[in-house]
Amino acid sequence: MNQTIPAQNISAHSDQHCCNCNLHSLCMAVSLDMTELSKLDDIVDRSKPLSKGQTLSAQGDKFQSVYAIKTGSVKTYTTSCSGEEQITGFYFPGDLIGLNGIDTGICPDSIKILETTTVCQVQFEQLDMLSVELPKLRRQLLKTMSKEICNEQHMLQLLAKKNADERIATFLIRLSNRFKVRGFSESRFRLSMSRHEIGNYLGLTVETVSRVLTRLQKNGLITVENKEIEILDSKALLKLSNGKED
Amino acid sequence: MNQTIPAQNISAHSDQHCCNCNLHSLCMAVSLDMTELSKLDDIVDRSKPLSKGQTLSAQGDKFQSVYAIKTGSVKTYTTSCSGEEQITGFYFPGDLIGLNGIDTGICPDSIKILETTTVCQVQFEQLDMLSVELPKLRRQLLKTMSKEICNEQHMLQLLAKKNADERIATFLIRLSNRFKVRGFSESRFRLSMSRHEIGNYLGLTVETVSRVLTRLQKNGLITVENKEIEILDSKALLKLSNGKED
DNA sequence: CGAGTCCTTGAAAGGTCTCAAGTCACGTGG
DNA sequence: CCACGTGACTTGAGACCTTTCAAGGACTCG
Repeated sequence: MNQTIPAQNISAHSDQHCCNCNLHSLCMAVSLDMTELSKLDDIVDRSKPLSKGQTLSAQGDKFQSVYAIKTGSVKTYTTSCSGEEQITGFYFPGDLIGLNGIDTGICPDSIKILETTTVCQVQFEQLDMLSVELPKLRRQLLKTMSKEICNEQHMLQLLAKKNADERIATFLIRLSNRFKVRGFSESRFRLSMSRHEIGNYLGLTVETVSRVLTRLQKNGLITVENKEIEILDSKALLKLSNGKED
Repeated sequence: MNQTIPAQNISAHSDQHCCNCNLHSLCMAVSLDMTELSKLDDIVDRSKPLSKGQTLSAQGDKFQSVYAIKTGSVKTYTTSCSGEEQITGFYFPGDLIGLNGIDTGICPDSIKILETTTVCQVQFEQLDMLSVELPKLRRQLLKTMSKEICNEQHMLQLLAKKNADERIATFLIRLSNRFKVRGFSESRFRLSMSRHEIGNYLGLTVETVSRVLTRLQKNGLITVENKEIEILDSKALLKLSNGKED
């Protein structure tokens, strides 16, 4: 179950296409016209539903494909030589992941399914070739990587400067924004990751995550009911996420 | 002095070219042949020496160029809305920086000169166009960004999991490796950044940085003499950098 | 040579972790 | 369908590491 999924086992027979995918405004297909979309469509391999705990690709694997999340959510994480796991990101529908394997040709991190998830798989070599033909696609690839770098720089700031309350507040706000863009509720959502995973991602222990969530609830900023989060006072949460007063 | 340098003030008249630059095995020119090198050379603008404290480009500027460090060193940093500075990286000869502005078209961070430095400036649009023609250049751009993502993921792990001693040890090891690749001494080098900047980058206070360096010296792992560092026991330092025993 | 910044060192404070225990939710099997 | 077991989550108390505050010393640059 923790084995990487063989590529040939991933694909599902389906009549889904990029042109009728409601995510094309989020994923790499942004702003492509019908002709272009169909060329992209030709190299996309859509997965059957993958279930929680499955590993989409593992650290150390040969880099071959990138993945666009279609439904569900995944986490990426690196395992250090001492065996410690570090979650490097959570990804949702429309997100494109796996591009960080380009440099070495080896996947630098593992991708694990957090809940029932479907993905679109694209062989990187094919994508690269197509990008020569489609400037908008080429630009979109660069943009995706550029955005990933910026996201990680925000995380550096979070980890280097923020205390536990600010980290959790930032985490919730960012999730809220990402759900909003995807057309989900920005004020009420379900956490597909565990408290342990949140803590790992934010450089905190499970206990601290739990305490902070309880505290934020007591202060009336949010409601927590197991994995369901409701944001009651997004202004206060945002203010908290930005750190100490100035 | 803290003003961004106007583009027209950066260039120097020189007979330097990519083809006779001793960094071509490190920078974006990797593995280009003479014809290709000359095409790249046509769009490169070489700077006169820039001095410590100058800002090469500032957060919020329109994104137009990327820079390859030729000599010297720089830091990149973001300033949060509360005015706090977070250093996101230190860069040395052969490093290519600025690609993270692609996503939004706005520079997400500032670049500041740490010591007398010369850079090669390239308009991104020109680079992008040339990359269509030169697959190796296109691949190199993607590799550079991919590597940047991986580097930042290592930093996430450092900030989320490591204690002060491990952070400093990791920092010194990484510097050592980077200097080695560049043909400088891996065991003896000068820190072009201040203790304050090291601390900012590593999520520590100046005092802690100072204390750890003193401690590492007492334990015989390194010698510290102001900004000069000598690594005496790289094995022990590496072991320390990898964290708790397993 | 002097002013200012950078660096070092010490002592106390504070925040998060660790350890421990108990509660709760969920999936499995009877 | 319910009982049970396991893992996830919560809560508390003490320990530890880093920060904060403070002050002295060293280096650098005009």
